[in-house]
Amino acid sequence: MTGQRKYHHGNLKEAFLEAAREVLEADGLTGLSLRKTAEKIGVSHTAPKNHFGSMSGLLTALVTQGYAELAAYMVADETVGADRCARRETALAGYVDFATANPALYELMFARDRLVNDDPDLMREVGVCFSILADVAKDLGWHTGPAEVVTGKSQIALWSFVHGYAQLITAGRFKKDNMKNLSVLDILPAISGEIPPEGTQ
Amino acid sequence: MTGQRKYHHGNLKEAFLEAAREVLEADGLTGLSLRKTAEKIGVSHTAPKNHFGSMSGLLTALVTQGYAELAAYMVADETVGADRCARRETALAGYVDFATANPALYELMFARDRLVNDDPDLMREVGVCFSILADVAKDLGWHTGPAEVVTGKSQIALWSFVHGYAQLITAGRFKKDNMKNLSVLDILPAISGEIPPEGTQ
DNA sequence: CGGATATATTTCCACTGTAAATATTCTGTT
DNA sequence: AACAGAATATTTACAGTGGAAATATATCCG
Repeated sequence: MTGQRKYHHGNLKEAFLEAAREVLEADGLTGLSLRKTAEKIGVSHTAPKNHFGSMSGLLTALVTQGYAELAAYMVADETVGADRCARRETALAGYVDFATANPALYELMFARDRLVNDDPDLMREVGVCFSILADVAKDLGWHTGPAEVVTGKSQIALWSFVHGYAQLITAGRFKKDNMKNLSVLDILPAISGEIPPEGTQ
Repeated sequence: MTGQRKYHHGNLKEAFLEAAREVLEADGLTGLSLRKTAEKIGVSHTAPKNHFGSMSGLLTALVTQGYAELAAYMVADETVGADRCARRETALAGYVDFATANPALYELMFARDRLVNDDPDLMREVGVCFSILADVAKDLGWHTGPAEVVTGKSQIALWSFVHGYAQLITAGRFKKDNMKNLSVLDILPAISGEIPPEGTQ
C-alpha cells in the first residue's frame, strides 16, 4: 500500500506543482501560498525549498509548464497533417482557449517581477510558443516590405494581437454585450484585412 | 511652517497615493506594502484604511489614476486640433509610451484579482480609454462587414493589438534584437494591411 | 463652548516566505 | 551487510505582511 505516509514523498516536485496549480486556479494568485499548498498534500511548508528554491522558483516552474501547455493547445493533434488554414485557426483559437481555461496561470505567465526570467527551461518554452506563432504569421502572409525585417514585424504584431485579446478577455475588460459569439477568429479579419477562407460561422 | 508634524496629515489620501506610486515603480508590485508606504511619509500603517478601505482599495485607486493618465497620454495637448492621422499616431504611440514609462503600474492595471473591479471610478476611467481607442479604430477604417457589429470588432481588435504589444514589451517577451527602433507605429501596417500615410521614419 | 465626526495611532492577531539546525531516508561503495 | 555521504523532509524561529478593534486626537458645526 502506497497509502502509508512515508518520510520521503517520492515525487514531491510533481505533486507540489499539481497542488499549486489547483490552488492557483481556485483561489487566484493572491490565494496561492506555500503553506496552503503544502498542507494540501500533507507535507511541511519548507519541503518545496529542495525542489524549487523559493516561491519565485515554484511560480517559474508553474509558468514554464503553462507555456508548454499553451504550445500544445496551439498544435492540436488533429491538425498536424491538416492544411495551413486549419493549422492557423487551431493555433489562434487554441491560444485563447488556453488563456480562458487557465486565467490565473495565464496572467502569471506575464507577471515579470514574480518569475525567474532567465530560467533556461522557461526561456526554451517561451521560444517554442513564439516559433509556432511565427509560422502562423508566415502563413497569414503579413509582409509589406523587405523580407527579414517584416518577418519580425508580423510575428510581433500577431503575438501582440492574440495575447492582447486573450488577456483583455480574461481580465474582463470587454463588455459582455460586445462579446457574444465573437471569437478571436471573428476578430482577425478586422485587423488582418483579409476575409476568412470559408464559412467560419 | 507646515513642516511641523501634525496628528492629522491634511491630505493623506493624495500623499499616500503618490508615495505608493513611487514604491510601486521602484520596488515592483511585490515590493509594495502599506507599511513601507506609510513609513515613507511618516504615518502609521493603518492610517490609509480611512481613505482606501483596504489594500485592494489602494491598488484600485492607483489603477484608476493610471487609466486617467493613459487617456492623457493618448490625447496629447498638441493634437486636439490636428488631423486624424496625427491624432491616431498620438493615441497609439502614447498608449505604448505610458506602458513603458510605468511598467509596474500598467501590469497592475490588468491584475484583476487584486482590484475592486466594480469600482465606479475605475469603470469610468476604463470607459474613457476605450472610447478614445474606438475613435482611433474608426479613423483606421477597419470595417469589412455590417456597420454596428464590425465597429465593435475593430475596437476590440485595436485594443487587443496595442495592449498586447505594450504588455509584451514591458514583460520583456520580445528579444532585444527584434525590437531595435521598432515602435508600435512600425508594426501597425503589418497588421492593418495599410501603408502609413507619410514617411514615419 | 461642546458634542459629533473625521482622522490617525496603538495594539494585537493570523498569515506569509525564508533561513538554520535537525531528522530521516535513499544511494552507492566497500 | 555495513557504513558514508547525499538527498529529502521536518522543526523551529524570525521578520515581514494586511486587517480588526480599541483608543487618541483634531476638526467641524451646532
